[in-house]
Amino acid sequence: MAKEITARAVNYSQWYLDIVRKAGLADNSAVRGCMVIKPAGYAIWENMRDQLDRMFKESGHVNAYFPLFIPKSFLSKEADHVEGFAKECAVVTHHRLMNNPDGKGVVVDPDARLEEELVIRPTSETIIWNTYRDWINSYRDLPLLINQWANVVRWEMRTRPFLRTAEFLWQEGHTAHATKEEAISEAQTIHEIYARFAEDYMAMPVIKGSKTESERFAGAVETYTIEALMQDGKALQAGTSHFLGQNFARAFDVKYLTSENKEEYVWATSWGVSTRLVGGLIMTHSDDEGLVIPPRLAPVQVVIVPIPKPSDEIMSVAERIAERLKELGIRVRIDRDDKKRPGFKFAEYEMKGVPVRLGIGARDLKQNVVEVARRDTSGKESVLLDGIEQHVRSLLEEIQDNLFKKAMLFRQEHTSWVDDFDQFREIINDKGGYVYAHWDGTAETESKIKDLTKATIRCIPIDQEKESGRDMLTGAPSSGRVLFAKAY
RNA sequence: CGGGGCGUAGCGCAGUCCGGUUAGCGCACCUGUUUUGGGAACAGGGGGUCGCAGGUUCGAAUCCUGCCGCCCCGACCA
Repeated sequence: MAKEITARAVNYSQWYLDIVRKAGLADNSAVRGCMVIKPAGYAIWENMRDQLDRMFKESGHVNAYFPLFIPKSFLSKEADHVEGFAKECAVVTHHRLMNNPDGKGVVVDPDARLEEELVIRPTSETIIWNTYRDWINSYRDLPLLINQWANVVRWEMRTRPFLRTAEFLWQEGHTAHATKEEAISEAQTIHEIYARFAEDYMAMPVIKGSKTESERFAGAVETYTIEALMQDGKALQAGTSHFLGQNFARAFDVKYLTSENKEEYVWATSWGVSTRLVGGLIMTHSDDEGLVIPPRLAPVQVVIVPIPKPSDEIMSVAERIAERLKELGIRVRIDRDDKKRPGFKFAEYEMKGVPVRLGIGARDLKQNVVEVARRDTSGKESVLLDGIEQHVRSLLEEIQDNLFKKAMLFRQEHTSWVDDFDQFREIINDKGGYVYAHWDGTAETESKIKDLTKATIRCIPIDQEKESGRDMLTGAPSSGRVLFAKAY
């Protein structure tokens, strides 16, 4: 196991790209930096989306949809916000093409220049807050708890499937509140939902915390984050929830009347997770055989492979099992392809990450058993046909649980507590992983450490223990440890 | 935008240095037969403007010039 991961770390990037390709999750597209999400990849995202959507709705949120285009002037109304996104905006300048006067192809019609350029949303705060101004008049209109499922575009210099693409799918929640306390509590509620989703569904342990000022969302007063640790020892920011204070309300003049008939600016939050989570899922669980998908998110949880050539008897047993598994709410597929050999199929389903595989052949039927193979441990066993459905159900739960424990163990083994800067640098470079260390709280020191080691402060942990110490670089006093790591 | 590398069949590559039959190999694909419990074997078959444009030459995937595209490493970032 350790050896495999070491080997993997040598060219982690290639390993990751291989899995994306071989498991059929995504392809490069004709447009640089954008990907085509294939059915197998999209199905994972859909499952994530369904669960998150349910969790948002259970906590009182509703869905809506706002335009893809943002007038350029909107973006610049909040100073920090525009500064944060200006460098990665795609801009629409014209609305018409015309035949090339030279006769070859089409060109942009110079007469069709837009009076005001439109930015393709890198995030929707501005256009949404411009709308909220019209929607909010009274404290009775609050809170406004809206989420949208959408695509956004950020013109990144370097991209990687799922982890960073020029266009990506996400959800973005944008809420408005009467009081500061209520807005902060909303941001924390979502932070909690993200953490629960990551751990309970993705089986991906996360550290909850808040960002330092320099890592905060552009325009936020406070950014809450969940940070996951990948198998190459780098951290992945998996979801953020922002308390925006009154910054956007002031920028877009969104006020409400209190019950005392006083005019006040509203308080805001925004929060989002994206298709990056699919990348996180891949990098958390997969091994050298390919993708490993936690059962709760697996599009196909159980695949039944008839062996070697499906006789009527084998097929009817397979169908009976499939039927009963479906009744238990399990997503099951029977492989009816009689052209490929079993060995080929086994390898292929492993590559695609299907959690449980049932093999049924004449040999098994004679003994009234089926072969049950689990993806997480590569274990195989013969299980009595009678009661197989319950066995599979509890096995799926066990796999979900085991994947989380495995990831948690990895994280524990790759977490260090360090007080000395030389040791810090050594651990960040050689071993990787999380390092808890004291920090003097200044942006200068944070930036110096980044320059010297490429490690950044991933977060100030929410459950940070009070512990007086000294900054490992400057020696200035600190009251608790923060979480450092190299990050994606 | 800096530093490396690469463009030859759907995918992965050899051939390029040192120009010379009809451009080759593996996987995938199609047909047939035998197979089928961990990536089947054999036989036959289809598929190529060798990234693009010029040039040198009797002759260019190969040499020269220009251009385009992609990948990796950094800076930027969810």
